[in-house]
Amino acid sequence: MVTAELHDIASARLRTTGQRYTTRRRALVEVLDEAEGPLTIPQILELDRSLAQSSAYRNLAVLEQADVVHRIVTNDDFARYELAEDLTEHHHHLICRTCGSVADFTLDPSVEGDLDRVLADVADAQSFRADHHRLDLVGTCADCR
Amino acid sequence: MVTAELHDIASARLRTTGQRYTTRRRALVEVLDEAEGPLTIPQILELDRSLAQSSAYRNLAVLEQADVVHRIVTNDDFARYELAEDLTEHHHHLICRTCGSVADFTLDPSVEGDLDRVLADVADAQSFRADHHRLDLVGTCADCR
DNA sequence: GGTGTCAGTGAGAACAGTTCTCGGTTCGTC
DNA sequence: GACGAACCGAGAACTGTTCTCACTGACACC
Repeated sequence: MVTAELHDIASARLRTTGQRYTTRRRALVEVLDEAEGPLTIPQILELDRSLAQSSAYRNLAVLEQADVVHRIVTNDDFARYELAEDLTEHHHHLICRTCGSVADFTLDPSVEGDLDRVLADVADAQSFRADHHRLDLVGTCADCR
Repeated sequence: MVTAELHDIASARLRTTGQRYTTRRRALVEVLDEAEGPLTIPQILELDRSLAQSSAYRNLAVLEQADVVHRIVTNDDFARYELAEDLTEHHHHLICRTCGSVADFTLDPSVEGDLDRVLADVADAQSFRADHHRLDLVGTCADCR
């Protein structure tokens, strides 16, 4: 997705919840768009020194509510943020138990399709309304081995 | 698994890390064994009124280090604890975005096998040493629909 | 059975990531 | 330009979790 289109979509989603797409919010979306994987608040503040911590938290919460960004919690101390899946592509995470880093990976569409079908059955059986699935691989990253 | 065997294994694992299987720790394992799914600290304290909060946190950390219990973090405020997978059976979670509850479900072994193979390939390709996978279904539980 | 040792315990203090508050600023509209 | 609403940054407040510390209890040795 080109960046301009990304901003258009973000702007539109915020407007539907009665909020503006301000400079700060745009900056957050850009930082997340350029990142390799989900970022922690300290990482985000590092990448955009002009951003106040409280604003980062507040605006990420607003962006999450508008389904522009997605929040991930791991066993690490910090929560991590990434762009919503429909703004990037469906992907999963390699989570390092040693350093807490999170990297993205994707699966073959046919595997994803099979998985979706199986999970839909499970949800039906339990009267659970499934929104999305989440598949993580937990272990040790190349840097920590 | 019968409860006696469970306690034997828990006891053995703690001993290998130089720690005892005390009354408190035994009580925690029993509470988790009897639960339907992962429990939060408040839920655990509710189920065992004689347990101090600090002891619950400390002992769950000890039990986690000995691979007897497993800690799960969701977007909910509280962390959740469950018995280690090899003491129960490999399973996944239905996570409710509304109330934060977590329920268990299992997949057909053949599906699990396929998934494991695909994930092993992914890990290899990224020089990631995979420990285990985690598959959650996020949505709305029957109670919250 | 006494005793020393040391892991375990509970109450509460401390910590830290996150959220809230508040006075000031910016933006869109008239 | 005037107004109101949304937004902003700095710092206080909140809250789940971890740490501290004085005390207890279980085991080993005599």
